[in-house]
Amino acid sequence: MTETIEAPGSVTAMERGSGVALWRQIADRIRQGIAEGTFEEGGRLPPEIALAERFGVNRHTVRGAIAALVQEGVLRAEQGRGTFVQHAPRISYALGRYTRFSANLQGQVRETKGRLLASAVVPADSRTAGALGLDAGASVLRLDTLSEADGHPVSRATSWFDAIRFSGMEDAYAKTGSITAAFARCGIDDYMRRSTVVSARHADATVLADLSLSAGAIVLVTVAINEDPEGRAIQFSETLFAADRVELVVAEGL
Amino acid sequence: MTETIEAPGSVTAMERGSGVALWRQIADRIRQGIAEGTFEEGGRLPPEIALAERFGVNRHTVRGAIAALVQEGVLRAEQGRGTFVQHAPRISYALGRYTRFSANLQGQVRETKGRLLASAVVPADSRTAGALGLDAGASVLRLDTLSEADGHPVSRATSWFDAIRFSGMEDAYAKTGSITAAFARCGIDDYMRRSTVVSARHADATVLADLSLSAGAIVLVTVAINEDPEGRAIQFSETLFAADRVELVVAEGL
DNA sequence: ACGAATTTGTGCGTATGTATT
DNA sequence: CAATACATACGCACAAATTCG
Repeated sequence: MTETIEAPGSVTAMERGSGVALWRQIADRIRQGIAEGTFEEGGRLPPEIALAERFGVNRHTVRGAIAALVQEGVLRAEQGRGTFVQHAPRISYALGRYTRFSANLQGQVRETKGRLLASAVVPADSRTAGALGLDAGASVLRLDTLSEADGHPVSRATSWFDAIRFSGMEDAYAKTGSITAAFARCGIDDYMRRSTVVSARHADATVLADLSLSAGAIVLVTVAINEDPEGRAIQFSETLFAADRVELVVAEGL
Repeated sequence: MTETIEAPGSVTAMERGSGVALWRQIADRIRQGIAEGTFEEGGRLPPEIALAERFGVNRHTVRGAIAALVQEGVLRAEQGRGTFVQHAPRISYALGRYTRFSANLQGQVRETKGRLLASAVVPADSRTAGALGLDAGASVLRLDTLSEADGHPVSRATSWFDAIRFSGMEDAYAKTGSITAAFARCGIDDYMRRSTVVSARHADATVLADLSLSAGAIVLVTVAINEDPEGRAIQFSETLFAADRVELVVAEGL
């Protein structure tokens, strides 16, 4: 039963004809290697020939992967010197009873910004109505928002609110760039997280563009309900985080 | 500022020459459509020609996507009748202070099973040593395990334990298929979750094989520390969940 | 029972993208 | 940069199974 375990830097064959180009698979593995510490943050990547041998592909293919990662800002190539891993640590986003975007990133980034992408009053679908405790088909205000940290997009959220109770939300958010501040203008001075469900999937074309990601990128998805101090649901939201830039920390206490 | 919002079934152009094959992008969107309710669970998918038109591709390309999803068990195609969405709800896995695999899936699946893939005693790397409160290079027992629900693989975990304190763990786990039971045999009757960090990435070739996933599949990753009632770290683990089959629920209470 | 319409399954020729040498 | 091999995507045509009037 006790077998050998693969060495950390082991050679795993790339899959051809899998629908994902080899250069992209290799780009993913290099990105992953940086996240896991196989390739040192801020350090130099092994030379292209060594990487080609390790991944079992041609040097041209490795160059394609590196070019894509340079484009993304993950790597920086210097002629004659080598290819270097850009320093860009993952942001930790805490999930708990008290979850607020700006407060969450305090100390990790210099400044945060929220931007309103779109808003509309629409009839609630069954999922939204159920979450907010409204009748199916009731009018809800939908806000599409983008959150940035130090100028880099971090997450894209779609939130739904009772259109009657929170009629001024879209303007309040557009002015302040903060859900917490917008709630305050609607008379909600405090709120808590009732539930959070986490999943992951590939980003679709719209999200890729909004979050400045390249095709095939992954988003962490949180579906959450916020409630006021009286326990009434006030916000239902689906937030998409760029999985390359964010990790979610489950906060037990609070 | 208040703009129009895309209709739910809107046509978003697929990206050609992005390193990800069109059929795979479309497979992802169909899978996502099922998750979001655009395509009814248990219902019939629109005919291939309609899907081809909606996604702006050839019918062959749609067929490639459908073939991949049939292979995964997401769809079922019948000549002359149509293509149907297989009923396979996502498993909810709760993350909280009291997190145990079998108890977690109670009521959602009929039976759970744990299998030991490999074990080895290795020197601790800095991350593992830090998590377990050991000196760097101390001997740790590493277990690679696979957890199944109703015969389908759900997660693949790598766990590290103090090799001295938990010398019998590998046999205990191999016999019982349960970390909780294996701990009990080592004199640990109770334990709690100290911390959990969630991220997501593409599965590598080894994990694809272990979890019976197809290339390009996503895994939800939890990195966690368990501690005994005295607050000493006893287990450091990295668990990879098949993102298509599992969602993580953040449990506030408990 | 029959044929028309619908839907999935299959074949082939061509153009382009990807990867190696 | 060129030559080569394979994967991907398209367009057209037709076969096979099912449904329905």
